[in-house]
This record gives sequence, structure tokens and C-alpha cells, in this order.
Amino acid sequence: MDKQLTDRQKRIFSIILDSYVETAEPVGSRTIAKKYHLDLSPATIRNEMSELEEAGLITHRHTSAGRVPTDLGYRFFINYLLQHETISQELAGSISREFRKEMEGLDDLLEKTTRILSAVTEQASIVIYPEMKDLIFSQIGLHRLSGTHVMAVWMGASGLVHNQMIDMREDVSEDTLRKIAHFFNQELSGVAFGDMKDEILRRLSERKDSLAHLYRQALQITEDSLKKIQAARLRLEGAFHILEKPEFQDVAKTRLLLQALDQKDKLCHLLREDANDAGIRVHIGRENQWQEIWDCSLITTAYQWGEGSSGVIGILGPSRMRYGMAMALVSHISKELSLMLGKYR
Amino acid sequence: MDKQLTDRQKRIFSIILDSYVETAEPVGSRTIAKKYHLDLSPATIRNEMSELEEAGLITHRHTSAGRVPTDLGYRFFINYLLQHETISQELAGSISREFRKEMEGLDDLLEKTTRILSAVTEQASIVIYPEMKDLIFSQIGLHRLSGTHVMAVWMGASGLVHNQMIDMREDVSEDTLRKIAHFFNQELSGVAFGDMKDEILRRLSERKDSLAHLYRQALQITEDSLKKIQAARLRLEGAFHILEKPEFQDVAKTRLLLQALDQKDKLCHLLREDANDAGIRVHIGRENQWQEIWDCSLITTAYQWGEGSSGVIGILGPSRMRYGMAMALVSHISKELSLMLGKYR
DNA sequence: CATTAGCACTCTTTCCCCAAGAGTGCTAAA
DNA sequence: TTTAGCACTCTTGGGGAAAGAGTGCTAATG
Repeated sequence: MDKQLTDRQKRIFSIILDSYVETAEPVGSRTIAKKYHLDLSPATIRNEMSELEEAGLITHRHTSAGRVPTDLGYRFFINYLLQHETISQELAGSISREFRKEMEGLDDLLEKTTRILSAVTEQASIVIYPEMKDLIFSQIGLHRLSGTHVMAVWMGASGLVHNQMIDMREDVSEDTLRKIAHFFNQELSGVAFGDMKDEILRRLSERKDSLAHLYRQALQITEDSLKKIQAARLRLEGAFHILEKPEFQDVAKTRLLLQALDQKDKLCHLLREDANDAGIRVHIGRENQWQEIWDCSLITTAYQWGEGSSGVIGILGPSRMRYGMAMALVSHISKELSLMLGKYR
Repeated sequence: MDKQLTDRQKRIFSIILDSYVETAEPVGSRTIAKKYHLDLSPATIRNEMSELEEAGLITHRHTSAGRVPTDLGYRFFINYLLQHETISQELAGSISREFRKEMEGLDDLLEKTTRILSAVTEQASIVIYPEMKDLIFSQIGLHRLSGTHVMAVWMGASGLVHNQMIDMREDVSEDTLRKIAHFFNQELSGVAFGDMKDEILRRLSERKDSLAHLYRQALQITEDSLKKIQAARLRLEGAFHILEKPEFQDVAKTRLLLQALDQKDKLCHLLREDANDAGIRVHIGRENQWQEIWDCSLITTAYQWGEGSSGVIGILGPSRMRYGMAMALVSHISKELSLMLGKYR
């Protein structure tokens, strides 16, 4: 994107963006000249605005309407103009207090995160559960429910617990289950969940003895569990904030958006997409893969749990958004969450 | 409410209700006379409508508007006029197939239930997790996370698994935890979760020996867990359906409703309110305790899991609702869910 | 006596028109 | 290069007026 913008053009662009973000109203040349006491006439500003429009940073909906930033404009703003914002002491304090109130397991913590994130940003907030494959396995409990159904309780080194119902497709006795559990706990403790399948296969190929069947059962348990663990698990809260925004007063449009947000698996996939990128990620309007949220921006960042394992938190709101503050808040809360998760180890 | 309505009045009332439920438009005397070929003139119908209005079953919003059923009207309809509806073979079949597709634990099953319920009723659906206190305890696993933090994995006779992080407030060794777990598994297996506290207290008072401290720790684990288990756990899906209804085209109003639905604890409490009543429960408009949903009706019913333990499922939508079908669907899906839960035992 | 036709009246909805207002783009002058 | 001036465009809001739907009352009818 063009760095060949003059300083004055950048200044005017910033004013348009700020004003539009603030008021949700298109911005005219007169307003800029008057309210922001640039020593320029509206006509000059109009000329500059033409340039900005040509550069694709702003647009207008019809001939006699004021200017509005484009997706590209927001992108330019974030990449080149945005200066780092920090959140106030008081806010940081109250977030911290809220986080430290009680601590009753992962579910609770993530629910709290979702709630806080939505409340402070005044946007819909999304929290994806951590991925399990990088976590270290420590222990398993296997419990027979009915003939072929078994409940597996996986425990990870980072305090993770995951319950998984498994259909063994053959009748297994309590005793067999004890043996399988023993195998997991003795031989696989310390292995990452993601590597577990390979580890079992390696052992299976090494000794072709009487234990082969047991290994295969262990393998099945692992495969069934990990397949399911990849599935969508997320929390969504504060979708009602979307209805507060002037750009979502159209019910039909908003309904489609809410309907899209109900598709947890798609949403989860969207957030996890670039989960490995460091830092804050912003997807503006049509930069998103997903047509349903083309009027929205998505701000996400990863949080850390254990050894390289991570989940994602994010907010979703109209593209007209106070990006500086939103990014600062998402970042801050992600750090708080990682900190709290650290206590589980 | 008045049974002294004549048959003709009931008939007219039914027509008004049907028509309004169908079209969301107030119903006039002419429409009734024409479309439903009663052999009556509009004038006669108007007279009857006056009566119905006096009885409180219908109302009109302004002088020259057609009639609309009141909350009381819907109540009368449900109590005295509604005839039992059944769902079609095809629908029952496809629900059944959907339920039987895969089975991967409680979470999955309840998610599926929420999704199906919302899809078939075209309303927002709510599923409350089963209450634990009536379930039979079978086994516990205790795992040390950090100095004072312990992860308890509760397993019930009905295949329930509940993970609970507990702050013991004092450092406990792996060995102590093993002893506590052993105590639970040996002595309390078969006890209902709700009675567990009393059972421990009884033992504590019986023998005042060296085990007292261990008992107290067990007590603490029980109390911490059960306190938390009472908390709100629910699934909500399909809230976007609300935006499809003509009566919720007003964004400000709808926002307040969605905002209310974000308060999971309140919502959970609302649904559990009369969880012990048998059968289908309907709360129409202002019959609800909760002002935020005075324009809505709530249809709930309990589902069964294990020995007397139960949760609640329900739907929420505008009071103008096809109650017969909605009730049939909620009832049917509750039964399907109970059936599926039976397989966990 | 229940039923109905007729009619005046009320209230909302819709449409249209017009004026106001906001803002642009162009041109010519400073 | 900047600015003043001006014509032009497009949206928004208000004010009727007309249409339409429906009621309630009264008087006539079978």
C-alpha cells in the first residue's frame, strides 16, 4: 500500500477514520475543517479526499454522502498509522480482580474470560479451548460403562482433564481395561498426545507377542479420543452487543450473522486458522474467508497453556471499531488468561 | 376460567388464535366470516368477539385493529381447547436417525439435542445439564496439580463424569490423596451425591480416631464439588430464530432479550424452577417471573437420567406459537434424549 | 330474540411530494 | 497550491391525503 501519501493526507485520513469510528456517520469536508481546526478550507480537504479515495482508503456510498473508510483503509490504519494503546490502570486492576475471584477449573476460567472479554470490548467474544495434541499425557482412567462402551478420562501434565466415551466395538472386561490403563500409565506417561499414536504403533511393530491385541485396543482408544478432541469446543458470549451497533439495525442482515455464529465448528476453524502466528491478528471485513462476516472484523490472539499448547481468544464486531483499544484489550486478557492457566501446572 | 363460553364462541376463538398464530396479523370479523366459511355475518362475529374480549381471551391494540389473543387466551387454548398433536413418521424417523448417528459422551449428546430441538421447532432451544445430587456415586480419582490444588474426577453409576478443581487450602501429598480416594471408593460407593456429605459426617462423628483429618479433607472435597455442581450449566442454541419472527423486528427490544439470554445462571434457574412437575410445562408471556421474556413463551420438560436424576430441556419463542406442535416436539425429543441416556448405564 | 345490514367513526399505513440539508465536483480566481 | 463560489445530486424528514381495515352502534329482519 502506498507510502506516497503526504503527511497531510495521512492526517486527514486519520481524522475521517476517527470521526467515523466514533459517530458511525460519514464524514464531510466541512466537518473536518471546522471541528478539527486544520487551517485548510473544505475545498482543499475535498481535493485530498479525492486522492485518498483513489488510493482506495475511503469511499462514499452515493454522490452527496460523506466519506467512509474502506476495509483497505482500516488495514492501512492498523499497519501504518495506529499507535500502540494501553489500557488504564483502573481497568487493568478490575480485570485482574475479576480473574482472581475464584478458580474452579478450566471451564470456569474460560467462561470468565469470555464474559470479561465481551464486557470490556462491548463486542461478541469467542474463546476456543486449547488444543490437546501438544499437551503432555500423564495418566488415564478407564471405566467400563456397558458391554462395549468405555469412559476414558485423560489427564495431562498441565492439569487438563478430558472425558471421552469410547465404543470398543467388542466386549471388554474390567480386567482388560485395567491392563490397558496400566500400559498407558507406565509406558506413555510423558508423551505428547499428538505423538501417542505413533508411539503405540512403534511398540506394536517391535514386539509381536501376546500383547498385540491389547496394543490395538489402546490404539483404538487413542484414535477415537484424538479424533474427537480436534472437534470444535468454544464459548461465545455477548452476541447481543452486535445489535447495539448502528450498522446492524437491519434485522435480516443481523439474523444471518447470528445464524453463522451458531455454527460452532466453522467458527472454531476460522479462529484456529492462523493460530500459530504470534501476536494479535486482525481480519477486516472482506479479508475474512467467510462471507457471513464480511461486515465484521475479527481480532484474535493465541493464549498459552503448557508446553506449546494453545487456544485462541477473539472478538467479533463491525469493521467500524476502535482497533487500538480492542487490540490492547484482547492482548491484555490473553496474557491474563495465560497467567491464570500457569497456575494449573 | 370460564367454561360458560358457548361452543360457537370457542370456535370463533380458535379461529382467531389459529389465524393469528399463522399470520402474525390481527384478525378481523370479515376475515373470519369469509375464509373460514362459518355461516355467520361479520356483525354476529363482532358481537361474539366482544364477549371473548370481555372474558379476557382476546384484545385489540387500537380501536380499528383486529383481534389478537391475550396471554390468558393462549392459556385457555392450551388448557381447554388444544388437542394432542403428534409428529409425523418422517420427522420422528429423521430425529431418531440424527440422535443415533454417533455417541461420544454427555456433552455431545446434549449439544446434539440442543441443535435438533432448535432446528425442528424453529425456536431458540435450551438444554440444562442433569443435576448431580440424585445420581449414585461410584468412583473418584484425585490428582495433585500443584501444592494445594487437586483435580477430582467424579464418576457416577450412570456414566456421568465430572471434573472438579479443588483448592485444599493446605498442601496435600500424593499419598494422602490416594488414601482419600481409597476412602471414597471403599466406603461411599453406591451413595447418592446428595447424601454424601451426611454420610461422611456420620462416619466422622462415629470414630474420633486418627482418620478424622482425612475425613475432613474428604468432606471439603465433597462440599467444594457439590457447591459447584449446582451451578449453571446449560446449552443455548438457535437464538437467531427469534429474529425471524415478525414480533421481534424491533432491534432494541430484541437486544434486551438476547442480553437476558446471556445470563446463563438466571436462565438455568428459570428452567429448573418447576423441574419436578411431570410432563410438559408451558409459561406464557407474563406468566414468566422474568420481565425480559414477557413477550415470549417458554416450553419445558424434564428428561431422565439414572435414578431420579434429571435435567430440563426447553424452547423459547414469541407467545404467538404453534403450541400443539411445539409441545409435541419438546416432549418427543425429551423422550429420545432420555432413551439415549439410558445407554450410558 | 338472535342475527344481520348499514353506516359513521377511528386509527393506522402508505404513498407522494416537497423542502431542507449535507456534501460533492468543477471552475475560476487569488 | 489553495480557495471561494456555485450548480448539482442524493438522502432525509415532514406533512397531508387517501386508502384500508375494522370496530361499535342502531335499526331492521326472519
